[in-house]
Amino acid sequence: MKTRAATEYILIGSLMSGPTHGYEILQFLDSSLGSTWRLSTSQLYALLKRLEKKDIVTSIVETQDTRPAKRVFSLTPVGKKAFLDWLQIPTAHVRDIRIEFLAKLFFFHRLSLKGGGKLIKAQVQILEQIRERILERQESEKDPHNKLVLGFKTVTLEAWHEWLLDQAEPFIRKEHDHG
Amino acid sequence: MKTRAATEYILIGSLMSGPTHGYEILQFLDSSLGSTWRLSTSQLYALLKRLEKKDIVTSIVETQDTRPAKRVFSLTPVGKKAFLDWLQIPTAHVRDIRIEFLAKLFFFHRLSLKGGGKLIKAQVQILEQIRERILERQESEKDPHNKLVLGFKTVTLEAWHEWLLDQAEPFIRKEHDHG
DNA sequence: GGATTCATGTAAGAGGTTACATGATTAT
DNA sequence: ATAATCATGTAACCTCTTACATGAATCC
Repeated sequence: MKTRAATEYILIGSLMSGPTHGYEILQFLDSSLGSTWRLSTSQLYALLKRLEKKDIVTSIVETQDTRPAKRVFSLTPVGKKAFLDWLQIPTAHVRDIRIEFLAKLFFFHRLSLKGGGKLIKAQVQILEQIRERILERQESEKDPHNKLVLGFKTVTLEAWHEWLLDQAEPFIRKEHDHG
Repeated sequence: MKTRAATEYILIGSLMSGPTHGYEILQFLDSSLGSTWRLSTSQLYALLKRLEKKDIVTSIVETQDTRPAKRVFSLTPVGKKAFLDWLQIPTAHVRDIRIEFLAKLFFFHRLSLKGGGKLIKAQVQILEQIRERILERQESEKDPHNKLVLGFKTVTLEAWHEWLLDQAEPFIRKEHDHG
């Protein structure tokens, strides 16, 4: 399975609650994920076109009497499946936590889906594995700059590990209880 | 002053110790910054060409009897100044700490330059300012996902702040004492 | 009357990745 | 023999950014 860029999945996720048009997606993303991630209008329309070519979305044009016509996009079954598959998988690279993983948590919340706890556990495990590998290297590393880099990675991993357990976990669990 | 991409400065920095050719730069970067950052051969040669067009480097071809000919690059005064200016400035965006800021520290160390402590202090101040702004927002934020994101940013800022004081500062100070 | 909202895009370019191409020398 | 090292690049493509273009409707 080819790994599509996070951007595409976030766009697909925006269509999971039902058909919408580009302008609305833009506002939705800006108000909900705007603090971590932004999408320009030009990229949005280009991406939607690409997703349609790949049969992940379909579109129809809706004319309106008082407003400009709009192109309304819907997810195909292929698109829906791709999104739900993506959602379950933790990010392999630590750097992708900031945008991609946060986006996954957002959609679990937004769409009231189950499995968020499982995703968090899997992500915690990955971080722990990476941390172990770094600890091993840290012992033998002599070069001061490399040591500094490993120290940087370690504090980052520890902080994000803690955040997953103390903040992300309760965030997801709360949803599940109330939903 | 237009902000050039970090990649270019790292390349320029590789020429600060004296003229070299592409292949050597590649090995140097791979062995020294390889744990945070990589450069492909194709990008390297493309960048060197671009830097030459902008009068930041100059090159001459050196033929060798037993080895392939090599193109040796040197920094122009313009290039040297651009690099030293870049080196003093902390990164405005938190996300640029991972690669750009770590690279600056690397070059302070590698080139035995003074001013690393000043850079760290400036970077610490920036992180503190950003943290304050986030703390303010955190109080009024009601949306659970936005709260989670702010929490993520806070733990990251705190971890990196601590790392700057506990690890980066001593790393730079040690250099200064021994040099 | 002027700014903002609604709604869509195009064009150009920056920055980077992946794959491919070449050809001699030296180490195993 | 064959793999790795030395040394340079080209071509195609992907992702994203910046700037520009259009035009009606509604809010101030």
